[in-house]
This record gives sequence, C-alpha cells and structure tokens, in this order.
Amino acid sequence: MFITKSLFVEYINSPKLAWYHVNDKKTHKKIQEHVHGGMDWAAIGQSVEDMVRKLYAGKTIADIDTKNLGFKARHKTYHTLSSKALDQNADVIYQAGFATDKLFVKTDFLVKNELWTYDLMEVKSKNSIRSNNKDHTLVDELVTDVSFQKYVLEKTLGAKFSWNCYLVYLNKEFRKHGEINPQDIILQELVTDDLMTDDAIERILATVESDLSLSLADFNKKFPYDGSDYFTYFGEEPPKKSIRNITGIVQDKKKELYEAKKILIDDITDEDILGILSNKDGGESRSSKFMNLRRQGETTIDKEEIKKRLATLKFPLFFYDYETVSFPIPTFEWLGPRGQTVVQYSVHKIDEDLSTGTPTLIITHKDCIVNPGETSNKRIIDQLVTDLEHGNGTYIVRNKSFECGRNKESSLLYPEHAEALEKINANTFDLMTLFSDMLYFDRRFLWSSSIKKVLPVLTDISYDTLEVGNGGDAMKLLYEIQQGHLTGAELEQSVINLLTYCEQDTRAMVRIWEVIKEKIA
DNA sequence: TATGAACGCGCATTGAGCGA
DNA sequence: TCGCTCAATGCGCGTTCATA
Repeated sequence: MFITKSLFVEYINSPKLAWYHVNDKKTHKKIQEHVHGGMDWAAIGQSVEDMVRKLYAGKTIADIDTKNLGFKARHKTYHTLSSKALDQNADVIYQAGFATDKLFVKTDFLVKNELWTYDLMEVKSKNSIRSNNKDHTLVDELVTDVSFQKYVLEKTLGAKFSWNCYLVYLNKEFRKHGEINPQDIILQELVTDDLMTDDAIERILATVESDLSLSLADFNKKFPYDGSDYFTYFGEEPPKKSIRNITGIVQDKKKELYEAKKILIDDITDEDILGILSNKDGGESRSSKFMNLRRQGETTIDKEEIKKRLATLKFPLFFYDYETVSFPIPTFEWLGPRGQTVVQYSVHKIDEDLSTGTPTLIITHKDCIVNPGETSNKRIIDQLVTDLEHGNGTYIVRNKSFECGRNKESSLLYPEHAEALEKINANTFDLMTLFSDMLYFDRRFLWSSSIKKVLPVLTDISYDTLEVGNGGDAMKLLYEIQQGHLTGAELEQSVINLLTYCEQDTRAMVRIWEVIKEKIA
C-alpha cells in the first residue's frame, strides 16, 4: 500500500474516508462528490497554478512527462523521472513526484534557491491560509498537507532539499486593474515553523497501514463514529429520517445520540428533546424547536408572527435576485481574488393600484445580463439602481446576507450609487427567515429553509424543465459569455436560458409570498 | 479575614446553513 | 471555495457569598 499525501490528509481528517479510499474506490468517489456538492470549481477560470508559472517567467521550468507512466510501477517511475529533472538542475520543477518504499508525494513546484537546493512550494487557491483567531494558526489541513510533503522530501531528496516549505496563495488585498501582474496577486509564505515534527508524522504513519487493512467490521469497531455520520451509512444515502437531518444539530449532540443508538428521528424521546437537544441551561434550542414542531404534525404555521412581519412590507415591493461569477483569478476590473461580481439580475416589482376603489396588484418584470467581452459591471449596477428605483421601496430577497453583501461591495466600487444601495439594504426583507425561524414549518421542506426546498411544497413551479437549473450551471455559462467564448445561435440561446432561470427565481419568490399571504389570511 | 466555589458578564471562537 | 449571519458554547475575570 502506497500512502499518498491525499490519503494521509484524509486519514487525519476522517479515517473512515481514507478506509474507503483504499478499499472501496466507488464509494469513496460518491462520498467525495456528496461532500463537495458536485460543483466543479477548479475547472473554470484561469488556474492559480498558471499564474504561479508566470511568476517564474525567465527561469527554466521542467515539466515531468507523465504520459506513459503505466499503472503498476507508476510511483517508482514518476520518482525516476523527477530525479532526472533534479540532476539536470532545472530552476523550477513542476509537479515532481517522489516515492519511498511506502510513501508517495506529488509536489506543486520545487524552486532552486541561491544555495542551489530546492524549496517546496505548495499552491493553494485560497485567500488566506491562517485561521481568523488570536494566534493566526495555520489551517489544520494545510499543516498536515505540507508536513507530509516535507517528511517525504527529507527522505527522498536528501541534501538537495532546503527544508524550506512555502505556501503559495492569493493576496486578498489585490484588485485587478488591467493585465494582472503575478507578483501582485500571488503571495508566498514560509511555513516551515508551523509544521508537524517528524516524530508526530511517524506516530501517525505507524497506524495508517494496519488501520486501513482492517475489514470493514473491525474498522467500524475501532472507529465507531468519526464526526460525520454520513459515513455511518457506508457511503449510502442515509435514511430520510436520520438524526443528522435535525435542523441545527451540532456534531457533539449527533455523536451523543448516535452512541446512545439513536439513529433515526423517531428514536428520539421527550427526555432527549429536553436533555441532549436543549441548550445547556435547558432552554429551547434550534434543534429542540425543530423536534417539537415536527411532533405537532406535518405543518405548523405561526400566523400571528408572520402577519406581524409581513405587515412591515410597504409597496412597491421589489423581489430581486443576483447571479454572480467568482474566480480565484478575477476576470472583472476592480475585483479581488474570488470576488463576487454581479453579472445578472432579475426584478419583479409589485405595486398596489388603488385608483379603481378595489386594490389590485400590478406586477412588472425587469432584468439585465452581462455582454460578451464586458470587463466591468458598471452598466449592470447603473441599470439595477434605476430598476430598483433608488431604494424607494421594500426589497425582498432570499438569504439577504448574499444580496446585501454584494450591494455593499457595489457601493464601494460605485460611490455614486452608495446612497441608493444603502437604502436598499436598509429596506430589505429576507423571505428565508420565515422558514429558518421556523415560523412556517413543514416536514416536507426536508429540514431546510432554502427556497429551492420550500418551493415544490408550496407551489407547482419546477426547475426540472429548465436548461439552466442551478447556480453552478449559471455561473459556468455566464463565465463563457463574459469571456466571449460563445457566439451566434449558441450565445443567443444561452442568454435566453439564463434569463429564464433568473426570472423564475424571482417569480418563485413572488409565488411564495402570495401563498403565505393566503395561508395566514 | 482568608479561601474557594458559584455566578454572571462580555468577548472570542466554532459550526451550521445559505447563496453563488 | 468564500463570506456572511446567527446561535451556542467556551474562556477569562471580577464579584459575591458561604464557611472555617
């Protein structure tokens, strides 16, 4: 068994995931897809590694030719090829791989320093590598990642390794102005002092192989619960009524219930609700509230509180929604790494017409989308502020931290709109809170307050028939359009699909508002 | 009067849930 | 992946109170 870097990191994070990695590749893949949400973030936009390569322009970069590695002896062959590049004293070696009898590591960049030894450069597509706490400790996962690499390089490179380990990541202060200079957007930080000792690594390595060679039954005996009970179901979708689906339940409480052999929501007793699931002081927590409501029946509506909240909404109402793009290397002017850019919006305006004596509602729709080749969203924000009528209304969104966050950024970029955007934020109502505060509770929402879960229960609107049916697809397509990759009929159809998708999002919010009004009437 | 258990307060940290 | 918000909990520290 070769212990690779990713296996080592997995083993420390979640031994069970590592077990599947070695013994059941299919399940391992399934679990990973589940954990990462199935969205392929790495595949779009210019990669950070390309930008790092530009950083080394002027130096000789050796690429390891891995085309004909074969399968059986691939680690050894990789090692031989990489050692050759080292012997030729290349300035920079990209994606070298080194193996001992048991360990294998693939490095991002090895860079020759003035002493003619090699520094390790691990590239991360991240804005920060340290926790936001007092000591600014290096993120755990990065510690294990780089520590393992250092350990293997010590064993394999000998005197050619400088023992200097750098993390190479994105400068979150960077803002794009025209062509990006790699020096400005890439940061390199020496992290050798933050790493694990060789002793610590060896202690872990001593157990990895034997643990991962256990039968599943024996493995589960040794690791009965390891943090995420998703694995408890052996890679299968857990039963719908698993305790993992109790809203707001924290890991410790899940573990406590699991150890008391309470796997399903129906196993939970009154004592559990008053004990484990309640706050430390015995008061109602989110999870005990969820359980209490669930016991009352399929649907529970706090009509009075909802009425009170909806009464604060003053016409005209603007239901609006953004689509954004965000990439490690920004594609829009004035944006930073992973900055979110509003590239599309949809607004449904509802006004009350009192002229005929009986109040009637007038609904109008407006939208806007990025043009091919556009490198700033000024046009879109200008139009937005006009369509939202400069803040003179009530604004309804789902999950207001997202839209309001974007508005704050826009007001910094375009000070001329700051006043309007601040007014919009101040007059924003978050439709999601009716569900996240469990004022409108329905078992069929499947423990979520996301509008996408609420929608099929309350309305007959469906995303199944749409060409673009989720935010991830939308982001990819919007990137293609902005980059000018699409032309002619393909471009035309993509724009139509995106506009349809975004319009449906705001129309869905309007429908939910209407349905709730009927229910509480 | 010295001591330590118990309490309460504010700040810091962590984690769930959400969006793209 | 990132960043935001909110809830829950942890931590430090000073105050209070019972007791020897």
